[in-house]
Amino acid sequence: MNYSKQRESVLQTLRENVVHPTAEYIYDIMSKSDSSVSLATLYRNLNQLTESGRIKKIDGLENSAHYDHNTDEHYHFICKECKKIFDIPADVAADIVKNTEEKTGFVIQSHDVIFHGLCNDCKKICK
Amino acid sequence: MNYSKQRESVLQTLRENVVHPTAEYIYDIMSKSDSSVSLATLYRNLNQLTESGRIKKIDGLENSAHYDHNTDEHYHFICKECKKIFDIPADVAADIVKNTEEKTGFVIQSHDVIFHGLCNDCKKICK
DNA sequence: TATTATATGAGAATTATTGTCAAGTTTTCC
DNA sequence: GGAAAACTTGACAATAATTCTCATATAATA
Repeated sequence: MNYSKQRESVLQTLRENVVHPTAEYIYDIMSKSDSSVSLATLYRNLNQLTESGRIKKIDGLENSAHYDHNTDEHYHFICKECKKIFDIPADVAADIVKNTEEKTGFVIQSHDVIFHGLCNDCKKICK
Repeated sequence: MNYSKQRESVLQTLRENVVHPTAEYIYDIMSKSDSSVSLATLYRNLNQLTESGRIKKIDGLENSAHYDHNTDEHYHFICKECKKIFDIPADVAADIVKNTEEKTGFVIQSHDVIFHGLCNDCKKICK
């Protein structure tokens, strides 16, 4: 993987945005500083960065994928009401990998956990 | 929700196929007995059955959604090699909901866990 | 610097899924 | 049992997210 201005810009945009943005969102931000960036390039870079482990892709939310610059093991919570995505520390399921490997014999390379529900702000409003 | 022949047929196809099929797969099966079923009808029924809780939609795998007639709480493992999807009992992460609710204060309505790795057959071959 | 490998922009192409609408089924209830 | 209301269907157009293509540009290598 060679150096590229666009790829650095993708990484920087991800780091600067605490939210877990979609490709579309990153594209909008990047377009402001360089109006000629191509959506294809953005997707290419997101895929390369994901494959090389420098960022994480979050699937299973709505239609489009979200991306996360935090590559430490952690999970995600999406609020049904405000649609915000929150990080959840991995220790809520301490032995999940060990237990599953013991029970099944499978080799686990990665796992993702996604919670759906109401965040603290929305649970007050939505009872 | 009224009775409908097609919807029953979707449910039956899901029950008879131990795998966790995609809409496309279900469509192929259904087309064999009734060549006039419409893909739109199939998607409509899959959505209604999912919303009413009679089946489960599995997101976060490849491009397309998979569907599961097993609505008991359980997780999924997808083998990177053979792409088969296996059920994982929910007790591998016994207190995950309680722990997460306590730690965050959020209200958790549902959660999904997806493991990626190698199943027993493939781990021998792929070392 | 010349050569090779990699990255880019533009836009077409693909894939999964949803929307539209007129016609067909089910349910309701008199 | 039959008319009216509510729901479902098939056909196919439309959409949305993502990937592909390809000629050009940029970076790494020697």
